[in-house]
Amino acid sequence: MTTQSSAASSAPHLYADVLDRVNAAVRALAADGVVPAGIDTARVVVEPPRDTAHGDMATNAAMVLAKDAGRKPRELADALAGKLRADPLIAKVEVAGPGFINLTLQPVAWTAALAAAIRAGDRYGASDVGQGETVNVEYVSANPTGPMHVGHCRGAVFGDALANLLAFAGFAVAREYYINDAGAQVDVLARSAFLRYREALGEAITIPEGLYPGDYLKPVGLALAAEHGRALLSQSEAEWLPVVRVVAVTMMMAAIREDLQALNVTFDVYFSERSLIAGAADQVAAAIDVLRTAGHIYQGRLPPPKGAPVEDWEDREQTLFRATEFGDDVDRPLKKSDGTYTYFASDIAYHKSKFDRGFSHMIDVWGADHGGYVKRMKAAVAAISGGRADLDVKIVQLVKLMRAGEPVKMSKRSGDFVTLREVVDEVGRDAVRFMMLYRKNDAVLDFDLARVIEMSRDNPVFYVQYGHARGQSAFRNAASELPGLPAVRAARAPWLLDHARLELLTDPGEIALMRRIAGYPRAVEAAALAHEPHRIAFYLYELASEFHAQWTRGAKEAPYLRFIIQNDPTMTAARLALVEGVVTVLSSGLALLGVSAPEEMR
RNA sequence: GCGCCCGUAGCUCAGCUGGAUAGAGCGUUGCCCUCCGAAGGCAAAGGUCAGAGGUUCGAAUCCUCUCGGGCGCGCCA
Repeated sequence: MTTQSSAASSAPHLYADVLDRVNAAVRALAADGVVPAGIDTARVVVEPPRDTAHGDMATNAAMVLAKDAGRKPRELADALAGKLRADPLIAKVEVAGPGFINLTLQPVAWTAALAAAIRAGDRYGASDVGQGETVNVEYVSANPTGPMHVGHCRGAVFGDALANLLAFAGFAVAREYYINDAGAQVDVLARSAFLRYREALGEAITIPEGLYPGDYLKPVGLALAAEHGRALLSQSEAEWLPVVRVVAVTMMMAAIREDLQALNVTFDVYFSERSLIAGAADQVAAAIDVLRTAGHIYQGRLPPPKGAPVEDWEDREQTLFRATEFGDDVDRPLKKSDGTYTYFASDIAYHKSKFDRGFSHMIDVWGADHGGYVKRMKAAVAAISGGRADLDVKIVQLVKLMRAGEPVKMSKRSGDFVTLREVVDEVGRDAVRFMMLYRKNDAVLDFDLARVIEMSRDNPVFYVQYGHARGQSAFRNAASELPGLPAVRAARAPWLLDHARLELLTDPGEIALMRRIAGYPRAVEAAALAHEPHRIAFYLYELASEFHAQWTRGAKEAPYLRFIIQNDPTMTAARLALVEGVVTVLSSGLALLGVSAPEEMR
């Protein structure tokens, strides 16, 4: 939907704008015959230099184009610099190092970016890079055999934030939960619930090894007793099991949804594995047929696994998917020895369903213990879609729960695991969400219950939220200097745009803040395309840090830098416009992470 | 044995898909409150980016190998 029309001003944000200008300079050189016409500029980037002494932005254009242009990087850089010096937005152009072109922008570039942020409000940073393409994000998908434990919440938060991010970047996102309600483990659940049913009817029970011992099944037993009385007792397992299973799964899913609600995690679709094989159409068989027709299925034998010895290994001919043709290490079985489908087979059907429902991009969020499953699933998606869909699997690593440096024990088997709810109740949703995202997804995460509720700089959750609260406090305190400033936030932004003379913002700290604000849309796009929400968390930390620094500068060493200047409504309005930009971005970024942006800290 | 992930300051981690002199927080040392919130800020010290080759204008980042740690390895999901 992007319009290629009249050059610069249509660019969605400042970095893209400057990139347009650099590319325009390249075309100008092509017109002069200095570089070949139609030279490929795909690798040209504009980015902030690490060292701000090098200017506001730097481009690698001369270096990446040198070979195709048949010129030395420095020589090409000088030629490009000549063109760029004519650009009214660019104040200074320097060629440095191996051929970097360092650009210093006119101050108006930054004030315009700030004004754009204030004008856009909640939509600042939103992008159309997604082009409305459909993305299916599947996450959590915890087995419906009990309440969620703390290990689940990283994937939940990650998937939710990633979906937020993709939607903000212009993708059409569906959030999906896959309910594993068809495997052997839900039969175990049903048997465990049946014991609780007998208990509810007054029997003394002991829970044998292999069944779920947790107390959370007691309400299921009570519900069964209330609904069926003693009727199920006289039935055979084949009769009562489907009945009990439905009730147990339904109640477990209700509990899981409640747990997710506590984290503010929601889904558009809950997709039942059982639905793939229930009813008239067996979608698993259909998926296998599609693969068979395409020549990806054969009957054959597999060598025994090399690693841990398999006790009851039985060499037999089986139905195999040619995963090796799509980059996997071995071909994968689709049927068990009893003739039922493997989990992988129904997963193929499930991903085929995603494709059939119109998703060409799929993202699965899995726990670390599923790492070995990635290749075959990607192979399956490639095969089932004929290469027209792509799957990205994000592995979220383990969370090590700590309290003041000491590990907290958790074990699902024992039945006394640490639940997600306990953690959220103890430290709050915001702390859980932010900390789960303040790390790359593939790095192991230490989560310290004591530390995340500290109110200090050690705690990034607090630090970023405090930045937002501080900004809001400035507005509360500004009323005496700026009687006209609307108290309502929605009215504030237009008022500031009308009254603030942004060109008064010339202090290096102020320029730094405006530069950071101008970088937000770029950070959003990069994080969305890389599927890495943690980048937003780090960006926010840096913005908060620069804001706190500027605040303290005004409070202590340089009173003229305060945001509120006595008897100077003009400067105060300009400064508050900067604060407005800061709080706009902080609240936007926190919203992407699903963390609240408080008006004040308590 | 094979596959995937990880290895960056004493500790916990970033490093913007290959850019310039590798950055934060904690900890250590030394500073800054009659102040829009010190619940904050400034500064110093601290590095063989696990190691060795390779690719190129340029590598923490890409390739190969080695070492070290984690996860996984028909008929569990």
